[in-house]
Amino acid sequence: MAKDLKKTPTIKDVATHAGVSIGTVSRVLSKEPAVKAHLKEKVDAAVAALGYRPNFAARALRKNHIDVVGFVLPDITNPFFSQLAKSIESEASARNHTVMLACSYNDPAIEQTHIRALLDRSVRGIVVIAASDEAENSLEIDVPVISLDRQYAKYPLISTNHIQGAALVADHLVELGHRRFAYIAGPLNTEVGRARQVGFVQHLRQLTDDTDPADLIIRPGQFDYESGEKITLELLDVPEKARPTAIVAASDQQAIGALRAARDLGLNVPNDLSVTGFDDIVLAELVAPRLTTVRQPTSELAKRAIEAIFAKTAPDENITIDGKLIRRTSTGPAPN
Amino acid sequence: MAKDLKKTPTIKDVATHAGVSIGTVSRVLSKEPAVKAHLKEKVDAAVAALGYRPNFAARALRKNHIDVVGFVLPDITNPFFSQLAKSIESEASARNHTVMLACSYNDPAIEQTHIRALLDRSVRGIVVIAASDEAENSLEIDVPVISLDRQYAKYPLISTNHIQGAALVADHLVELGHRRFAYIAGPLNTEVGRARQVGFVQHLRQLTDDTDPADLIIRPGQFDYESGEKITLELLDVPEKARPTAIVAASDQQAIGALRAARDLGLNVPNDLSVTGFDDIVLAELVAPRLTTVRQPTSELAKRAIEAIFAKTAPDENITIDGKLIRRTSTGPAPN
DNA sequence: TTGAAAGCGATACCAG
DNA sequence: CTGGTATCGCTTTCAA
Repeated sequence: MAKDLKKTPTIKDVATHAGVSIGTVSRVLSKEPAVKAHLKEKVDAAVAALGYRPNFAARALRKNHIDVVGFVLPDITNPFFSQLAKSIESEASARNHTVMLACSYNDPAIEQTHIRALLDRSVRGIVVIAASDEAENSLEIDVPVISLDRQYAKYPLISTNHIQGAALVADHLVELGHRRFAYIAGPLNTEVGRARQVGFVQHLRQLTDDTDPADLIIRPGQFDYESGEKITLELLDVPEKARPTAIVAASDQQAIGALRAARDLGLNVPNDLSVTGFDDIVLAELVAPRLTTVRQPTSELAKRAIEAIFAKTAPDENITIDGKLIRRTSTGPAPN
Repeated sequence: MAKDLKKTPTIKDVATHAGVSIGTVSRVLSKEPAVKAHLKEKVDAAVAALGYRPNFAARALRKNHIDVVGFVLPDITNPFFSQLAKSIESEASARNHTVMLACSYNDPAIEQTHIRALLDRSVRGIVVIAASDEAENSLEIDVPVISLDRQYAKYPLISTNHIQGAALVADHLVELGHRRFAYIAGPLNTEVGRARQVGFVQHLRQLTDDTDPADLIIRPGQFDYESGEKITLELLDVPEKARPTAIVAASDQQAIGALRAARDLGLNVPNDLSVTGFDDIVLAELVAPRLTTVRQPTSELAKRAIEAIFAKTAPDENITIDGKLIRRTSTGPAPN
């Protein structure tokens, strides 16, 4: 019987309080210009007085989408991905959207489940860092989907220009006089892994002709720390004359592993050996020596991804953004 | 006019297809046992045939909540927090919930905005790592809110037992024969900073009595890497006789900074100096020497948080989980 | 420009 | 145990 049950106020309460119809309230809430100023004021006052907050579920039911963007990624603890997540969250927030996070753990089945779940929740769009490069059948849906960093199905990809970025490393090292290189690759069943390798190797070949040839050993690996450490240990287990003077890793994590291995072997970086990474994760600045690497433009990447979600039409082709060489102290002139 | 506009099927379509009422469909969907088997079968068949997927917005409108848990944290790129996020996501996923992520960047105003936004979206519950320890007025709501790691307003806190964890470090170091210590504290306006300091200092006092006294210098700092490096440089800038033989840092990041500083001064860790951290972030295992530290039980912490969200009643008191000493190579016997 | 009213798709109560 | 139906809170025609 008491009327002050403290129920959260609805649009109807606001209308009553303001003495207008709920249609009018809805209009001022959605900022339609065609509302007389004096009515708008009354509504605004009522909203403030009642502490009204719109019910998103009801709105979603009518409009068929909520102000949420889904973000599916392999692993949030990967420092590069978490940086991307941070930027995605910022961009979405700036547009008054929240982000729903889902981790696929690199399992396409889990990834699929999450995407379905997101779709069921009528998200505004989904950005996904694919679990694998394997082609998958696209969903037949009208919700925008954007691939970030790693391509998902046939959806447009936004990524760093790995080829160009890797070439920067070759420039830098050749300039420092290095001629004996080892390249620790990423997994070659990923486009990222392939592109970085190709970018480095091709450009190195261009820079060093027959009169000034370069030695190059290539070792396939994973993107993680262990891989970098293990491969480096093998690489350096040869007579000094045959040892590479520069180790180029396909990821910062590998490079950091390489740094460890070098230290364990008593080698001084950068005097005896130069090491480079790729990504510019936060740790790159914290290890000793600080890691020379290629910075991925994470915030730009995220920005483009969110823009694509909100654009009326999907980008008609993949978007690629240049990386930037960050010179730190893990690289120096070649020994001798 | 065409009837096959491929509209997504609704519960009504399923009912028609199965020749039952929508009430019945709703019942089998929500797994109510009181449905005759043959009807259930028909419904299941219809669901499969039409590829029906329930509309979450409509459900949310009726039930007043969606299967989402909100997670508000200062910064997803902090390695400890991202670890927590991963576990939170797993636990939520296991309960068929998605997580909405929001970063506060340590700004209470932004934090407040995000929490409001989450509430507006009728989430099932919210777990928050508070932006600051300052007391805030609780929201008057019936959605469960749980504090994780750092207390938010008056909501029950789930955290590591910092006192116990810090005491472990004292045990370890005293056992190794150290008697001259320096403690690099975290910010003392945070409970975490205070608890770790108290835990270490008190236990150290207990272990070392007047017949075998311990020297202890305490320096307040931030939890970050720079702080650790800077303070260590000052700490070690004294005659060798007066130098501490062990530096105990309130966080791994500080400890890693300390490691850098020690190396820059030409000191060998652990021969000349032992260093310890707290958290056990991934990097702790990667630096040289590997860092002895206290591991926070992240997955257990996350598990308890999600359990608390789903529990009928909020925990009546804070939950505290013990940390674990991880012995690595940054600590060794005291010199001499 | 504004008000009235028709749903959006599900849940849950009430009869039968 | 099942079917009908009111209802959740909002957006969006349709008239006035």
